[in-house]
Amino acid sequence: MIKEKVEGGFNKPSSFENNLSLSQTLDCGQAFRWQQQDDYWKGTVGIGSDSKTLEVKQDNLSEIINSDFWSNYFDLELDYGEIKNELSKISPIMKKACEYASGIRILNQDYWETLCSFIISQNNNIKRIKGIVERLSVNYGNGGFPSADTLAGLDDDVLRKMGLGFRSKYIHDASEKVASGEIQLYELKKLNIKEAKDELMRINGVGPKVADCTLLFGFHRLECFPMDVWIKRVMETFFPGKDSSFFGPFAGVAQQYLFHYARTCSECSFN
DNA sequence: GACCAGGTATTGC
DNA sequence: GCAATACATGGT
Repeated sequence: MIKEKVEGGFNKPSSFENNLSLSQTLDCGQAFRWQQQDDYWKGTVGIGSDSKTLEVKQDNLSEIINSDFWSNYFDLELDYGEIKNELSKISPIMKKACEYASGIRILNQDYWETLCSFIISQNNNIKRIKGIVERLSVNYGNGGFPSADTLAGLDDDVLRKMGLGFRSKYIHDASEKVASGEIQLYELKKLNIKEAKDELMRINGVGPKVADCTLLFGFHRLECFPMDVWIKRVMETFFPGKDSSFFGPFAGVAQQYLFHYARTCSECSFN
């Protein structure tokens, strides 16, 4: 039902392509190192020299389909058509958001890069987040996003030069805890949501929202429902009195559709 | 120049 | 527990 990719290829290639819009997926605020150049999307993902770079355009996705790494990154095994069918039953607004954001998929991103990206995201805008992540990567990333070891060795004034501002002490604390092994990100996979969230929130500068974003976009915990300013407005307006459990096991996917809808749809009442 | 941006820590009740 | 406030920086 949910599995779309089957042994030896895809059973429903056309439906899969309907459920992957590069521009929606790569520019909806879940990843920060992708850029559009003409009709291409170009990005580098992962840490240091282990990072990978891809150039791809919407009308030729073969590089993604034929690569195990990129198939996994773009989450091709999940049937988003089926998820949208289920979410659309929840309410007319949810159905509208599913249609409007129909090409968004939740990426499988590196834990550390995702954690840092969303620490940086607090009280910040997406354009500036991208700039900071890019500067950190270009200057200290050895190809990809800088490792925890690397960032833990940088002085506060060096981080501030990258534009981090008051978040520099948060990145420093995260780096120290991860580099020292005090927090083992890989081990969080084994924990339930509450335990994993509490563990992440031991980092100075990581609260409920950043923890949820890290779990959703880095650990692929699709039931996580990050409450940011946009989603608060959506909830107050369209789902008063409800919480994330209202959206079921794919609440995180619903959240991302609603986020994109609220933020960019000119018809809706938020902009 | 005030206000905002995918929040969080701190402070004061 | 909950409301108010500071926090760096750059864009509008």
